[in-house]
Amino acid sequence: MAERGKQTVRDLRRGSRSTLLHRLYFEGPLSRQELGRISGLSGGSVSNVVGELISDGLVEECGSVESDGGRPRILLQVTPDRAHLIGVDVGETQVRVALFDLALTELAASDHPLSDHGHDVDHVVELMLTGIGEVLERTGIEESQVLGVGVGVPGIVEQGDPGEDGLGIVVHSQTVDWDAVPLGRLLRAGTKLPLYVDNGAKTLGQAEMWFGAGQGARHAVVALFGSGVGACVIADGSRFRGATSSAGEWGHTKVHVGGRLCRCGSRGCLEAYVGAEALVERWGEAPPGSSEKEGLAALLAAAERDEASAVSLLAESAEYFGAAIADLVNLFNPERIIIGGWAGLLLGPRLLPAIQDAATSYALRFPREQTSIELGRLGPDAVTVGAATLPLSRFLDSGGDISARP
Amino acid sequence: MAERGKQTVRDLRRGSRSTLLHRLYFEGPLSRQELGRISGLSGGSVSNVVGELISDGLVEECGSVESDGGRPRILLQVTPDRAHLIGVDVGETQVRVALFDLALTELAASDHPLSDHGHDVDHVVELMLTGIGEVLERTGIEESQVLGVGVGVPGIVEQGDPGEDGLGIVVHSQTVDWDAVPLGRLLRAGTKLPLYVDNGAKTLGQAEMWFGAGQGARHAVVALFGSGVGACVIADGSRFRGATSSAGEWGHTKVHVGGRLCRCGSRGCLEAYVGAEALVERWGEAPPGSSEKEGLAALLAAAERDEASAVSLLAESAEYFGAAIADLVNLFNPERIIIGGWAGLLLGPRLLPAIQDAATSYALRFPREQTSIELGRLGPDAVTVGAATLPLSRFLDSGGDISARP
DNA sequence: GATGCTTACTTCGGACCGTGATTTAACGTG
DNA sequence: CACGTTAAATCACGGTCCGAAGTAAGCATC
Repeated sequence: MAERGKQTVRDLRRGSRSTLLHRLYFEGPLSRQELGRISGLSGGSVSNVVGELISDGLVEECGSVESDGGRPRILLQVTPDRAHLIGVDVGETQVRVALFDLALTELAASDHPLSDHGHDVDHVVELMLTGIGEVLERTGIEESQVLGVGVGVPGIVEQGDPGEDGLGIVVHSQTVDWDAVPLGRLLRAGTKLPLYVDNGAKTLGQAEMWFGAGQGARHAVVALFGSGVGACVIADGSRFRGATSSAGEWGHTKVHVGGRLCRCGSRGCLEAYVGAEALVERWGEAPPGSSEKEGLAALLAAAERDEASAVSLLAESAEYFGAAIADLVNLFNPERIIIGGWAGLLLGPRLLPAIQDAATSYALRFPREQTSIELGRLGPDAVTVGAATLPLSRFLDSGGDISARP
Repeated sequence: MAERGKQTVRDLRRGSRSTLLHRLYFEGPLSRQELGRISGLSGGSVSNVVGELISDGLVEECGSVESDGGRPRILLQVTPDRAHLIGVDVGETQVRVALFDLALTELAASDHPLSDHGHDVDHVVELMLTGIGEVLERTGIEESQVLGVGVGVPGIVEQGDPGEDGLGIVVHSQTVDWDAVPLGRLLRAGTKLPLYVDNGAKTLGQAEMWFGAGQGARHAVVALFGSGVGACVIADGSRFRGATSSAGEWGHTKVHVGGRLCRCGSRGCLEAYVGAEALVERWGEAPPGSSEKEGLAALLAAAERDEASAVSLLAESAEYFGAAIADLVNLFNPERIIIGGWAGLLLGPRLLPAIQDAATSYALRFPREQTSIELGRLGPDAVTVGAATLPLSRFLDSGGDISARP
């Protein structure tokens, strides 16, 4: 039922450009020779397409390497400063905007804390726009050199009609009290740059797939364990979005039908048992006035000191977490599960073995054998990188179309 | 990260053939005119490709329709008897083999009950092979006219390396006690036909998508409620398989971590609460010696008579079922959820409203609003049709390559 | 230091595709 | 029977990839 649309002979070239660009981007400098071998294209076509990419300024030659006895290979790479990307992280405590080159090297960043005004939409949008202005000004980069702005937000993102320039992007978030916020329209009023918005957890997952523990996997789930719990599902190399791109809302999966009350209003959600917020609250011994992170660190420290209540609480969490991961294993049959998020990075080293054991005992044997469960490698600061990944991904997929829109 | 492989100009034609074939197959007789409009191909290409398909015998002209004032449109359709398909259902009580033409009209069938020998592998394979022989002989159709044999089996199917002619297909099933059965090799020893094997629930889901309640949906989950519980996930029009094509094992999702013991050996699985087997057992008042279906029918009848234990048991099941469907809604964000399977068809009419309500109260609001929950329309006999769908799908995707192998 | 060998890249003819304009076919109307 | 209308077929064109042949750039050997 996969109804591919019309394809003209020109799309072939776009495809070839995209393939070569992907290879060069992810598999470092390569010669035309190797490029042909790994992409399956004939030498003639590789020369042809690479020539085009070079004259577009997208690819450049970078040194050469001797080839025993013969003419040396000329290495090629994607020109890092041919274009730039902006990533925005709308986090729980701040709005962070960063500007990257194509190699995702951070050239400038701008942080704006969110303590006082909370998540008032207009204020957040204003911070984003001024942040974008700041990083552009500080680096002296033209808007025309920016492929797009990727934004990671808390909550569910409705992508709207593609082709109408992001105007249809709407965000729903119960945690920061955003109800059908037309973020696309609000941002469009302040910038002409192409907009790409997605859930922050999903952008972090994307970053983990490209540059972290997910490298090389085609089917994976990045389980994000923070204040709440989320997941980013990668199927056959790209994000699984579902009908309205809200797929992967793992935190409100039931582990106890009719169990603990969750902040989403329902009962028995995973998040109500293992989210950092829930853990600290259930423990009840965090230093008064401490933040969530401090509270969780205190819980971990208490467990390391063998305090019974902390130890048993963490053990129970690992059990629930593992059981919920078993659900992911059964339903998505990934080759890898990556536990990320700040709480995951904090508790992971201690809990991983117990989580793996629980997953093994709760999942079906066959899919469980196909899956490895690992810790993520990227901190929460990777959300901006992941966000920048959105326009970058578009760029690579389009075969290097500088003016491509979402 | 979608690394498409090498594409030659010839693949364009394959793609065009596939597109037109799909349209003609699913959208009935169409003229070249309409075909061009809905596929986006130019008139010239449509004429060209259709001409090729006609001379391959895959498409035929079937009447014409006047077009006000001008030359009448000639209608085209896929030639139904250009090729044939065999579907096999390895069920719990029988092995059923059916032969279809391209329009999936059943031309012959052969049933072999499984009561005495149980699911001894060699015996089942023998029944399948003799069944295939019977339907071929009875219809007088050559093996060369059969595109392939689709098989629906209970349990998880490992597809093995594609390209080695199905030899790598291995089946794991805890319910019929098949452990790593090399079904591909066993069948290959008795027939040269191309083999396509998948889980029976998945083939039923496929049938429901093509010809039942799933028509038109691109993102859907078919929840199969029978003796056990399974699911078939459709993402963007095609089956979601996961890394080793065992995705969608919904029945062993946890609804109560550490809860009731399930036949899979784990605890708290959905199947242990709402599977027909579990329901009948928990009710405990089924007529002694009755089959599972009779037991479930008796349970339903008791509930219709307002017997308290039956009513509350069914209400509780609907609650669990709805909660588990909420998990599917959150994780997969489908536009439609279809409840099928024989138990689903039996209990569905009574339980659907309660299931919908439970799903609403357990799922996140936004994705829930995007999803409708409906009953399936196909009975369990559709498993063979769904199985035949496997080679058919391959056929259409390949653009009508008669000799295509899986 | 000239020749040959090896390997990397470039060039070019050939087969093929889809587009879009033009031509031909098939019908009703006046 | 000419005319308008619509459907389908034809064809020149620009474009694609492939594969073979040609060129470039090193090294080894004599």
